[in-house]
Parts: sequence; C-alpha cells; structure tokens
Amino acid sequence: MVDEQKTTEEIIFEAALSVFQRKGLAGARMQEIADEAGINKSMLHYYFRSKELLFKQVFIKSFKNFSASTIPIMNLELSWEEKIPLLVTHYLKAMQTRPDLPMFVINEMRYNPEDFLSNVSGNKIKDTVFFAQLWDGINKGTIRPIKPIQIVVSIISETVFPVIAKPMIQHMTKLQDTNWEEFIADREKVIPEMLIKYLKEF
Amino acid sequence: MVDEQKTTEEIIFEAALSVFQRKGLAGARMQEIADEAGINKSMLHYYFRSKELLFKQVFIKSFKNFSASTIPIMNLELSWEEKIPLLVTHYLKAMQTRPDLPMFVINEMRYNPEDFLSNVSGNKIKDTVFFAQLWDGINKGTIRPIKPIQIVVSIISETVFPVIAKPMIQHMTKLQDTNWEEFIADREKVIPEMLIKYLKEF
DNA sequence: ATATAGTTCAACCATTTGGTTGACAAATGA
DNA sequence: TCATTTGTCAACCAAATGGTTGAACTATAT
Repeated sequence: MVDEQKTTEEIIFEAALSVFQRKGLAGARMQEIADEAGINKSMLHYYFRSKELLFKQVFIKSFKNFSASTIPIMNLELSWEEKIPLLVTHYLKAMQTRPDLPMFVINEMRYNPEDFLSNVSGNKIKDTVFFAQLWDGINKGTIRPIKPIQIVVSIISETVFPVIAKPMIQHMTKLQDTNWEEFIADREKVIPEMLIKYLKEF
Repeated sequence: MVDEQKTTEEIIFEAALSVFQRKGLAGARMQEIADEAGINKSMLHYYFRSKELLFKQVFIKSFKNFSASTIPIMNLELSWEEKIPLLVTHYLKAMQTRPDLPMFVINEMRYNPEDFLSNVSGNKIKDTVFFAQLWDGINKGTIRPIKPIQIVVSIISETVFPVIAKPMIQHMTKLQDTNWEEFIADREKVIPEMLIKYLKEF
C-alpha cells in the first residue's frame, strides 16, 4: 500500500472531528483543534474559513457515517431473522470504537436541525431489503403486524442508548466496570432473541 | 393553597435549570440565565458564586429528578407484569413534559463524572420490589433467567432514546411530525408487550 | 533564475464572557 | 430612630476566544 502523505487539510479535519465529537460545538475550541493537529490556529481559518463552516463539514460527515453504516447490512442476501443479530452486533461494535459519535450527532441535531442536512439525502432505511422482508412477512401473516420502523428504532435504542448513557446507568445501578463488558455481552444475545421472538410468535 | 412568593434565589435557579438543560454547561451563558430570570447578572454570583457552582446544583437536582422518579413505581403493590407498562408510560410521559432533561443528564455526565455526584447516593434500583419480583420469578422458573438489570435498561432505552434522538430518527426515516405521535403511541403498546412476552415465554 | 500561486505562522484585534466593585436601596432589629 | 445586614444594579475588568494580517517560506512552472 502507498504511504500517502496526509495533507494539512486532512490533518485539520481529523483533529476537528475528534475534538468536536468529544466536546460538541459549544465546548470545542479552535486552539484545541489546532493543537491536536499540531499546526497554527490560522491554518484552520485558511482551510475552513470559520468555526461554523468547519463544524458543518464535521457534522455532515459524522451524520453520514452514523446513519449510513447500517444500510449495507440491511441489504444483504439473508433472512430478516439473520439480519437482526448482525445489526445488533454491528451497532454494539461501532459503539465500542467510536462511543462519542452517536452522542455528538444526536446532541447537535437538536440545535442544527435540518439546516446543515438539507442537502444530505436522508438515506432510505425504508427502501432496504430488510424493510421489504418485514413488510412481506407481515402481509403473509408470518410476522406480527407492527410497523417495521418500530423494530429498527428498537434495535438502535437497545444498542446505542446503554452505551451513551453508561455513566448514568453505572451510577444508578452501581454496576462496576468489570461487569460492564459482561452486561454488554449479555445484551448482544438478549436483544435479538427478544425482537425475533416478539415478531414471530403472536 | 398559599400564593408563595418565589425568592430571587429560586427564580435564578429555575432559569438556570431551564438554560442549562437546553444548552448544556458549555453552551449556557450567565447573561442568558440572568435575562431569563429577569434580574441583573451580578445576582447570579451573589447567590451562587460562580457558573460552576450554579451548574453543579442544577446538575445534581436534574440527576436526582430523572433517576429517582421511577423508584416509587417499582415499589408499588402490583405484579411485575403490571409495572412494566406503567414504567413505559411514565417514561414516555416524562419525555413529553421535559424532553431536555435526560439528554442533559446523560450528556454532562460524560464530563462531570462521579465528581459532582459523589455525595448523591446512587438510588437503589436494585433494592426495589420490582427487582425482587423479577429475581423471585427467575428462581421459581416462571421468568426467563436473564439479569433483571437488562430489563430495566431495555425499558429506559426503548422509551428515552427515540425521544432524544427524534430529529435524527426523523431525518433517517422521513417520519413526519404528524406521524410522530402515532409512532410514540404505538411504542407505548409494543414495548411492554415485547418485554413481557420475552420474560414469560421461554 | 524568477515570477506566481499556494502554504505557514507570529503577532494582533474586536468581541464575548465570567466575574468584581462600589454605590445605593430595602428590610431588620435594637 | 438609626445602625446593621441583606439585596440589587450599572459600570468595569481581565481573560478567553474567534478571527485577521502581513510577512516569510515552499513548490512549481516558464
């Protein structure tokens, strides 16, 4: 593989990604981004003009990254029962590598609503094979007749929420760090079991 | 009832609660809190000394408010099957009235970890009647043998997450505002059904 | 070589922001 | 009544922060 040299712009963008995802728009400091990139603060403005523009690009990239990652899985050539555990595992693994990403996206989206994303096509979860499979089963009477969107939201909720709310849950339940891994491992089994059972037996 | 006069301190605290919950620690401005309280900015420092101290009090109050509200429900004299829909309804209703509260608590807890809460006793969800009932059923073989904490986390995840992630879900699924209420109403039925079925049939 | 365009940075600048001060009013109590 | 405490505010202040500038440096093309 070629040892491609990262351009200054790329270095800045990655540093911005890291700092914005960790601290949010209001909490992030241009100086901190410059420090993390190892360059002068003027460079940020030279390449991205303003904090707002830089944030906008970081935010759009983050949103796409989070929301688009599941589509390929939903379009695999597998049954819907096989896809549910895959999706659960995918989200739990994604949480492990980038725990700040979903929190960042959700959080900033309360303030920068459609504005920043007006040009970002809402990627069509509804047009995936997974969705079609669920509708098909419902029409054939083999799946409980509830809207498929409920299932998708449940999968995301059950996997993403516990990780972003980890400190709160730990404080509320006194769950130690050592037991946390076990707790997550359990969830990886429990969530698909529960969802599939609910959809198939009614 | 007595028309109690709110003290300046209380007025400030409520304004701070509102602004901090909406904007977070980094995003909140002392001037904005003063404006919302309708008093001079100096008053904030007169009564609370610094932004950090004011925030600390607001944060502790918010955390207690969120985490303690379910304990009474879990200790009601009802079967566990009856409590699950109650808990789901409780959380969904709480979300409706104070949509910013859980996001605020979860968000700020990533940065102000145990520090602020070291003196706040982690309220013992594990010591509720609800928990005892689940363990009891598990031991008797009438409930699927999974750790009760999984159920509690599922209830919170399934109810709280969709509401805090509403803008993101709406963008990802193109769900209109008019259909949102229906979506939430559906969840109020789906979540208890799913959890109870999973626990009882195995 | 040298002109041109792109890149980098130290030093500045204007505004915002948390926080302070001192004067003054309103209650409190002797 | 009058002295002391408590409450309120306009005007300031110092530090932080986003942003600008001008000069210097580098690479590339002619």
